[in-house]
Amino acid sequence: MEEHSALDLLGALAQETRLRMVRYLVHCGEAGAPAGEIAREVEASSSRAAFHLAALERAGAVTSMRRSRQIVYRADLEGLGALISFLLNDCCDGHPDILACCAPRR
Amino acid sequence: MEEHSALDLLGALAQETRLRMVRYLVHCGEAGAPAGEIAREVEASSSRAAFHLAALERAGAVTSMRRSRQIVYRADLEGLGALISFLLNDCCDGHPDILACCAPRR
DNA sequence: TCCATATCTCAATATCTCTTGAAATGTTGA
DNA sequence: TCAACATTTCAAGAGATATTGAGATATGGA
Repeated sequence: MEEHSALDLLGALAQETRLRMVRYLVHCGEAGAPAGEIAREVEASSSRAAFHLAALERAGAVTSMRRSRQIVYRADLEGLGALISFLLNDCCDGHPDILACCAPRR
Repeated sequence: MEEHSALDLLGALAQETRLRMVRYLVHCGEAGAPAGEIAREVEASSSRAAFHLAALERAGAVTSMRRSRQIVYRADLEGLGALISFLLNDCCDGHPDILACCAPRR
């Protein structure tokens, strides 16, 4: 992952509403969730939700796909994984102290 | 790590000059580097460097310590590790596809 | 004490980002 | 074809963030 992509993705996640959206979508898994449900989950108006979902999609944190009347969003695990790998390996140089934190929790 | 700390750290890293500073400091290791050297490395004026270094320190990405006339900065591996762990475990729920990316490169 | 060095702080400005509400778009079922 | 629904787009305003250059602060050596 290139630096500018990592910067876009970091910027996308560095916002409360958007971070919550991503967490929710990761939790929803393969099924994803339609925009309206996401908006309700994070307590945002439809236009605010659309604004933030568009930012997440542009940055590569989520993907979208129309399903009849709704637009279903899913977490982009490839993109998110690439960012974490960038932070871990490129940015932090695979430092052992930091790698240690990646062990499955507890 | 709490959500608001993660947001602060993500925001701190989501900026080209600051991301480069962190990468350089990780590379410098225990020895760290004085502000002037960091400024030269990222091609920033002293006031611009001070502004960004202060932001990184506030967010917990670097630490600082005066050494005679200079102020030496170091990457805060604990803070950076906590962020990566947050992304991996809290935010992405330790998803196997994402955990896979944490194996030492290649 | 005085000077040079290293860094930080401040104010002004420019730019980006977020929120809001209204209006537009696209989809489905009657 | 029309009405209801789901979502996006747009413009305006408020607020946050980044850059610049000048000046302030702190340290060490002559």
